[in-house]
Amino acid sequence: MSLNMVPNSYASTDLEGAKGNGFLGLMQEMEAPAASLNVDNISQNRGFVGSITSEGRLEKKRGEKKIRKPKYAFQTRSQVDILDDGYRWRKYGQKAVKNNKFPRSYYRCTHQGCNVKKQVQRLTKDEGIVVTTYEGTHSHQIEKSTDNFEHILRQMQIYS
DNA sequence: CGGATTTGACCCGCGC
DNA sequence: GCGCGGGTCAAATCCG
Repeated sequence: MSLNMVPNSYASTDLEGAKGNGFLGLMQEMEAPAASLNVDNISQNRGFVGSITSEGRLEKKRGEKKIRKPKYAFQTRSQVDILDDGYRWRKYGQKAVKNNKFPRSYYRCTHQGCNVKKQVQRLTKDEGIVVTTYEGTHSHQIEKSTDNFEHILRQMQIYS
């Protein structure tokens, strides 16, 4: 915790006073608890309604790798939650927070091996403020429109 | 048709 | 011990 100018709690309504900076970026180093959530591998356990499939039970990945999981919180002034940073995100959930009137959106980077999570939350007081929290680090290049050519080609083939 | 998105259900950790 | 909150995944649906 070297620079901690802003607490992880954005409860401070003063954060809106970005002094006209347009967007405020604060880096926060947060190492995940050793005995808490682990995002190293997708070993999330899932519950079954009744039928139990012959699947390996949940196995909490633990003690395998103590790599710290960097968490970066970015505050951006936007009207839409769809902040495209150049990566492909797949929405995987939406939950409402108590302190916030608006639901929080959970996104995940679509990539094999790249487990980067991103969550977007809007402030009830200021809908113009969007808090984007990034979790993890990308290990691949940004695939923007130019890279989609391959994708387009593939679709074209199908039409053929 | 494929991919992405939506909603509901489920699970885990912690608090009381 | 039970309840609540938060977080995630799965299946179904919609869009291109």
